[in-house]
Amino acid sequence: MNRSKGRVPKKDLTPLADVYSILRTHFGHRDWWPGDSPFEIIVGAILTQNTAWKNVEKAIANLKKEKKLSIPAIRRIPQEELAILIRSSGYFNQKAIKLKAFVTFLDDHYSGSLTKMAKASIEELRPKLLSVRGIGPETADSILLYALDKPVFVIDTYTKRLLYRHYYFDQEPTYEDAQQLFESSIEKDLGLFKDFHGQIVGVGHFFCKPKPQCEGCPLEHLPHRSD
DNA sequence: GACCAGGCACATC
DNA sequence: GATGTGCATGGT
Repeated sequence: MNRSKGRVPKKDLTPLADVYSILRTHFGHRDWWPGDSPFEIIVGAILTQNTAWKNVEKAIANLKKEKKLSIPAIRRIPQEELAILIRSSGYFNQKAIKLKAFVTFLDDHYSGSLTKMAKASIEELRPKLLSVRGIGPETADSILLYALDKPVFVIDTYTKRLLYRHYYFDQEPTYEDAQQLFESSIEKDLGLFKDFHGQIVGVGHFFCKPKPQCEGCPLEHLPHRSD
């Protein structure tokens, strides 16, 4: 039984694996989310929430400069002081709370060790992450995939727009419906999951608001809506 | 000056 | 379960 709403049962849609091939051929492998450490990736995942990556880079550079980009440093630093350092990433008071909440979670469940955390299964980790203040589905899955090397497909705004614009759904899908579609239709492979999401975000500006800019998009020749 | 960017929590109906 | 609102900087 297909419970997902808005799923278009068309047979002539380009398989998602082929969409990946088109992007991969056009752009080559994208070194997506190349943080210097798993913790840096986690910090980035939280700071980039509804925020342009450019602003996040400045915040991360700030943290590095002040030697605060580590688990012990975030554990120790007062929230107010942390907020000032990450100011450029927007929502800085909220995000300071979130960063400290993650470290508290790590301390409580995995003795403050990402290595220990990484040994746990997706089934254990995902619900736990979702219970942490400030970690929703996209942030949780970004942490699982890019920081902990767990094969879950990350969905973001651009991914939902792509699925809608190219008729995989007749309205923008929910997170779960979009994830379900990807995970059931492409090979479950860590490298593929990482690069495919990177490719999608890489062409995200073609799906930008208020209306899509299709000129030059490698997916231009696929059937697509114009709204 | 308005609008948007690699979301999420919380309130309300 | 769907919809609305606050959170906030920086680029176009």
